[in-house]
Amino acid sequence: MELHEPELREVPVTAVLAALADDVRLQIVRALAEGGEYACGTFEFGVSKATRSHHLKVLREAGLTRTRVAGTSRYVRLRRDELEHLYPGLLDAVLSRSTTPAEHS
Amino acid sequence: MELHEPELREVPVTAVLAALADDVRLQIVRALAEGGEYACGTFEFGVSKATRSHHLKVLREAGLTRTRVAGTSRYVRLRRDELEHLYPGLLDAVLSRSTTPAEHS
DNA sequence: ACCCATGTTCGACAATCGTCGAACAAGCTC
DNA sequence: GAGCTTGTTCGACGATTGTCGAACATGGGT
Repeated sequence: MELHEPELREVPVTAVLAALADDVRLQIVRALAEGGEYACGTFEFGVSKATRSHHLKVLREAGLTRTRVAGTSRYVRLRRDELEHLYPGLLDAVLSRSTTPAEHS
Repeated sequence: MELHEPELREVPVTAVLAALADDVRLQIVRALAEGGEYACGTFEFGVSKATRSHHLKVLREAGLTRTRVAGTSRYVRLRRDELEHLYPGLLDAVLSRSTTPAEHS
């Protein structure tokens, strides 16, 4: 199985931003940001597994996640260091605010 | 003329990111980041004025820009302070890298 | 008043996107 | 091997998006 995982630096800025500009994917990133690896099935955010698979693909191909294959499972983790190196502050800035708006400050 | 300019804090994160996830709009933001006001017509990035108007509307409704009407012209500026306050580091992170990828580091 | 300049709005169009169910692939367990 | 689990891929669909030309609105300038 070919896992397409480009270097983050080779991904256009707009593709990185587009990958983050989706509620489901942001929830995934938010979960991944806790650290560690998660099996794909971990992410139950009210979408079918086809859709989940699609979103994980988008994140992976945007250079945001790394995927390790183990048996029938795949373990996903955030490429935090590279992200922080190329886009310092971006992840924190994005995750600092809740997905739904309208709270104080 | 009603100018719809929401508070940045009331705009969903995904809408802010989506607004930035476009080449033309990123070029506009990049230009605006130099500081000061620019008439809409300033932004000649190979699109028609209808398209330009559309992009400026997206940026404005994402809470990223402020528009001042003066005669037949409109002057646009970046809401840098609010952006920095709510998403510290985001603008710099996004603008630090060129729109097209693939340069060293 | 007429024209010109600056922008917006209105369809229309092709392309992309998010979503799903169904089918498929691959590995584990009994 | 049969069956289950995990996850991907394949159409298909409706919705959204970026783009344009054309029409419109508005405010100068002469």
